[in-house]
Amino acid sequence: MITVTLPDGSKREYTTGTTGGDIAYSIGERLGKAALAVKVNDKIIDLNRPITGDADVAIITLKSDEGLELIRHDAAHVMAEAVQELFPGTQVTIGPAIENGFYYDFAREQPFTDSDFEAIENKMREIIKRDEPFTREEWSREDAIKFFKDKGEEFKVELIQDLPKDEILSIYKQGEWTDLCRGPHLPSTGKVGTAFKLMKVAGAYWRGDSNRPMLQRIYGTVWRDKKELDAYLHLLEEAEKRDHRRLGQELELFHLQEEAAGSVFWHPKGWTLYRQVENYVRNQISAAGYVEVKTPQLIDRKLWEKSGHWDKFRKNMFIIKDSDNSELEDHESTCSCGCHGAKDKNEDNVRYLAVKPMNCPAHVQIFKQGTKSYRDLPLRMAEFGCCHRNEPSGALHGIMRVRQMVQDDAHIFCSEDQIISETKEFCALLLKMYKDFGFENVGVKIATRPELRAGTDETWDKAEKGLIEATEATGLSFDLAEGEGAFYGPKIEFHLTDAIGRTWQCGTLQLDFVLPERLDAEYTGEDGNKHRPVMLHRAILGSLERFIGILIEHYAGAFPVWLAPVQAVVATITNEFDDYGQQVVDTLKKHGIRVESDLRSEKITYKVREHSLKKVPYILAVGGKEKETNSVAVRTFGSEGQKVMGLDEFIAMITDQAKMPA
RNA sequence: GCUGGUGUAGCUCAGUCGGUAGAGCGGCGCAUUCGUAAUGCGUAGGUCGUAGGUUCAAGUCCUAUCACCAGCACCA
Repeated sequence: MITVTLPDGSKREYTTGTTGGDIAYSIGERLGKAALAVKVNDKIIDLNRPITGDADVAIITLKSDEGLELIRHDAAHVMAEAVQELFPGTQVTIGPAIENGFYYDFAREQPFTDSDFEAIENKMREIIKRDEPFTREEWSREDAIKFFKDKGEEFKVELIQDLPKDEILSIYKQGEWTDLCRGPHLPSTGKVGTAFKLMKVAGAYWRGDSNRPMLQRIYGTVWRDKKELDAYLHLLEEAEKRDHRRLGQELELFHLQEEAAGSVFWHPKGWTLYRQVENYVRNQISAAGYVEVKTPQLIDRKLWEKSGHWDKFRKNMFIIKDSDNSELEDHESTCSCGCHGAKDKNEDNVRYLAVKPMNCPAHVQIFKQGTKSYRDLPLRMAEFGCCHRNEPSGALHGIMRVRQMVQDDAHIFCSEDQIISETKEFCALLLKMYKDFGFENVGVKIATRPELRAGTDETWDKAEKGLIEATEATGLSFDLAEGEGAFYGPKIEFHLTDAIGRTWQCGTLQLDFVLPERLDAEYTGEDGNKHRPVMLHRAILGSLERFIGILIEHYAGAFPVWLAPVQAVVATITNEFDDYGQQVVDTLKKHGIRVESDLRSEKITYKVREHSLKKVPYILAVGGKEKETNSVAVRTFGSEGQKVMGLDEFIAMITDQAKMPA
């Protein structure tokens, strides 16, 4: 006999080898039917596997997230079977459950297109209707390799070969269809249900490695029932309306165009927003003891070689050959060879300049001017640094991933024993500022040493340890991102989420023992000896472009008054009151309010609709009544109706709301 | 960079079998002067991303290229 402890703490006795399914039915008929799998001592296993000892047992049903994840995983298997039935010769690889659904990666010569989705979905429904039981078998390595080799499943063979020697190979069958899988699985395909939809097909590298073959990944979404599925699809539609690229155009914030791919054309309204954000940051960091600098765009190759960028980052840098243009013109005007190329008289003397991709080496140059003492530390040097990086074409994305960006960058030069206090202060400042922008949920990761890196392992040991300790000291919880650090040091990453749930790294703090060494920065310590400062590279917003992109999606374009490019529009009821309307506009302008007038001979309903669509915080309608009493009829964005208030009263209210957070 | 898709008026999009390029919104003009999410009428906008090719004829078919979209890889 074994003793089973249920989640409510009650204990029951069963014969040894009883299954999760048996337990579910022994508790109740309905639970038995609803059971999908069973959690035994925190490990989820199939319902029909025997339980051989005393254990904590929980029956997994669709009510739990774990149950939902199970049907998503099984939907992937069902899709794989469907695809192989419909498209013989397609090889299967891996297919996990993910947030909102699943994907499965296939190898097939011909591409899948969305027009294949209907057929695949229908076949999936057929398989689900067949309600094939999932059965688990344990095979020997040799048998498994032979089986998949015979089937021509090279990718599966590779997976098996790479599994640890002592790992038990579990094979799952759903009807006739066989797959290598760790499990667990549902009792049968019928449990997957019908609330699923194939979403998109895209390429994905085998094992995430760009040197290996590209597979075809089909994504699907799966929910408990049709209602949940519809709700999710509706959510996606709504999210589309928040897309910063769409709002950027609708609200006349910025545009992008082919001739400057990856660089933003900021329009007056967008630039107003940008400047608000920039000035806010400037105020905040100034209060936090930073000094602001500005450094060159073009810097000689020599400095980048010293810093290590030339070695480790060159593929992302825009590099310019510094030739004498007058010579070039002379050559072009006199020569008939048509070469029109820069022919340098002496190739040995050619200089190369790089447009800066980062500000750090330049900041070290400022640090190195004159001598520094321990009394100067920590020296917090900030710059709204305009950086260019030649990002791969496929990486560009609206204003979130661009080739020209402005970082709210700073480098804190400090001593080793200041790392923890500086990190703590930085994290506090970052969280405060994010909160002012309305972000409460921030994902935190610590990224450790990458393969391509500068500095010794000892240095990295020290840096990683220091950063983790400092972050722990701030009380933030974080995930580790192994191998994702910068080439000069490990980093803390702060991630924000866009409208459709993609996360973007914004803030960062990177601990660097390498650059001060390479660029020979030093200060005189209390002991009178020379010491290396530590550099903390840090950004709060990350890049203004990306952050503003996120900000647009976060507020769906309806900015709080302090950020709104246009804070109020004065709209006259009829042209008879244009004089008064203009007077109101002038008064508001005098009070520093960003206000526009709408004196067109349109109906007030038309004007209200238009400015509402532009998400202007306040629409002030003025007509006869308002003129008589020196008031305005205020319509607040997001609410119906209006409130008549004295102009002074309105000014007091909006001025208060327009204040930048302190 | 890779895989797939898309590119037609300022915007959103239609354009069948290859046969003289269309709608709605917006713009402009005129009328209207109106009290909280679209007033009416009229009118002007296009080298169909770019470059080649096939064809009597190309928005439509083919090739190349650029940009964008989704995902992957890379990254703030």
